Amino acid sequence: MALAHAILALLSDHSHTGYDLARDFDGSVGFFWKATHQQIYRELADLEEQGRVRSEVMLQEGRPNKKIYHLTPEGRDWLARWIPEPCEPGPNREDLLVKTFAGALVPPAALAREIERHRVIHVQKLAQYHVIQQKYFPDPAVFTLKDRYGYLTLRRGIRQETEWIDWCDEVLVLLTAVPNEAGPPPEERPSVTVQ
Amino acid sequence: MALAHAILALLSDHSHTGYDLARDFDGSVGFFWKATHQQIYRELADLEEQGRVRSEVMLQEGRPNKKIYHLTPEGRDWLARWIPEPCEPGPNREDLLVKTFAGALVPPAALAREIERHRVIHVQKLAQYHVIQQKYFPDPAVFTLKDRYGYLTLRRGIRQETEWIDWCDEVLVLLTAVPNEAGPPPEERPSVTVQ
DNA sequence: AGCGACATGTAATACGTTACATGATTGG
DNA sequence: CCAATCATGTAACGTATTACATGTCGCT
Repeated sequence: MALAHAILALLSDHSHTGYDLARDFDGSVGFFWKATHQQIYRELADLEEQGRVRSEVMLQEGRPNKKIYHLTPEGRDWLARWIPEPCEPGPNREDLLVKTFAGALVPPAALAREIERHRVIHVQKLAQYHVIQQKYFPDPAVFTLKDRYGYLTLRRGIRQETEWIDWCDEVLVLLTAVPNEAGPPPEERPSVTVQ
Repeated sequence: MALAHAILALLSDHSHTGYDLARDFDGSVGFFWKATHQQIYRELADLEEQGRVRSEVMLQEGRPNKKIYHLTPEGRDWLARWIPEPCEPGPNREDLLVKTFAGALVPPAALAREIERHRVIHVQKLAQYHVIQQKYFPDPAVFTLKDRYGYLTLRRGIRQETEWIDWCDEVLVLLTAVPNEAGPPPEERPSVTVQ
């Protein structure tokens, strides 16, 4: 039931509406948690019943009213007590690796195309994360204590995407190692390093 | 519904019992797919109904009979047709990153302890993967075409664990950067490089 | 004597995804 | 005029987790 914790973690920074939370899950912090708006609205209702969040309705004209959720002291305590509790690494589920594992069933070029497609996705994500880093964390030396934590989660996103890109390159090299089975050699790709 | 594909991918290499599959999901290929035995038995029953796998009962004395599942030609085709279809990167869900994000709520040393615990887990996983690499893929130059694919998924596991360890180190350095809040400095840790 | 590995399954519950539903505003 | 963004929700369905259930063998 760690979706609840993820929501409270975002609320611990500042108040959000359900809509905001859904957008953040999809964007900036999406590399460590994902949820649809339906899950979030349901969970927020539960959390309010349990007294861990409270909401205020903000009347708006022209557009639907907002329900702004904020953490209660009980919610904050509950989240803080959870942090030191031992937890396990999350489950890994990657379609692309299933495809790679079964790669012998298709021509290498077919798999290579799908790997290239994913490489592009990861390059784009990485660029996004670099933008966020530049904007919010330009100088690691002058962090406030509070900023450290957001920075560190972002670092994980950057490392993860970098690592994916490197892996894709390794796959593409090996797949094209037998040229007459894998189509033309891949175009030059700039190497990626964590920065 | 990619659990079905993951099962078929394992069966494409060689036949397994449900029990075997559950063990493999938990062990060697666990870094790209996880499933409990209940999920697997249910899915195998469905796949058999759909004609994608077939099973033979192997009578045993003393222990329960085995049901050995193998891929049918239809199952093989279905899996092969799925591989070139575009798919998205899997969802990320990491409790540890939620904890890091909300890290300001607890003393840095409390978070550091949990990070250290995870570091140990990832070091152990990495060691396991290195053993597998040494045992099954000692020399990348002499691969059969079929072996490449298992090797590449293993490489991803190795990279992933290495990256986790590096990230944990980065966190621990930043958390102990303000010594009077973060307890004693961490012991020396050998640096990790992908090998 | 008790635990863990082997081997398969059912049942109940929790969680996640997809589709449906509403309705004003802004920009192309 | 159509699509996207803002903003919230319900209902149905599918997937995943947890607990329960059974029974032998080999080890300590």
